[in-house]
Amino acid sequence: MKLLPMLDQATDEACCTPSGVPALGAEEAKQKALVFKALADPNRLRLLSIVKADASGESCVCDLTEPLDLGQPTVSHHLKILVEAGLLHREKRGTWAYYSLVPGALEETAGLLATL
Amino acid sequence: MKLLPMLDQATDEACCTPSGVPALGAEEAKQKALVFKALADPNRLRLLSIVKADASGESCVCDLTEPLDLGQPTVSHHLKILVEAGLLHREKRGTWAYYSLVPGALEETAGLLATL
DNA sequence: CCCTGACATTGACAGTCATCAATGTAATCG
DNA sequence: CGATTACATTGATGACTGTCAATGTCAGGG
Repeated sequence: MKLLPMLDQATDEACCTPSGVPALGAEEAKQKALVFKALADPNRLRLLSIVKADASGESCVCDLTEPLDLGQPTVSHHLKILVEAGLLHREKRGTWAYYSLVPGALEETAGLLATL
Repeated sequence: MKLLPMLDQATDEACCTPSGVPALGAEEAKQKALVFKALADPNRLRLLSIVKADASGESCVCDLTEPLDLGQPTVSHHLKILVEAGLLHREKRGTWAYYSLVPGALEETAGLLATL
């Protein structure tokens, strides 16, 4: 459902920025808010941090459940949100699911703040 | 209630990063999440955008109510959240309240993503 | 001194969210 | 094939959030 790439089109109601409103359009704001909403939870921030800090660059769910002190379904839920926000990538190998940072996603998100 | 400056202390339960967990601590994550939570709403993003885009660098509530198509109490509520997150600055002159971007706050927030 | 205008606060309500227990699915092993 | 292991999904529940109507506050004008 790649959200971050979706931000390129900047869908606005009018063709150009409506004269009086040079600022963020409603639709564009909603898309950007989805990304920040994914970051607006302490446990999801910690998930990103753990995945990023891992030497191999990827982590399976079992590695993530314990340090957060959360149930496995809850962790799976948070990971799904991060994937749908375009921040994490999921790869299933055998019985395990490996999560890794989408390259450049954090930088691109940081860039959203500059182009407000 | 300056939140962004509060991030400097990085309050963690142990004195140093606990051996097995080089990642984000629980308390630190909660503080950072507060800032992103303030950004996790489309209308708040638009408020920031409008304030930033204004030539004078500041806007009063009456200028912000109309373009968002929201009631005045709702706009006041959103502005309060942005102020408490350390992103906006409020200055009351006479009957009007002027809101302006806290200098460097957006850049500092972008930096939070890099130091995950 | 009352009245108006600008903004904040309160209370209420509907919608969303984080969490968990229970269950489902799918791959591996014996 | 049956059992186990790793993960996802569903359903339920308590907590939080965005919004508005009503009210409060406070400065300025007549």
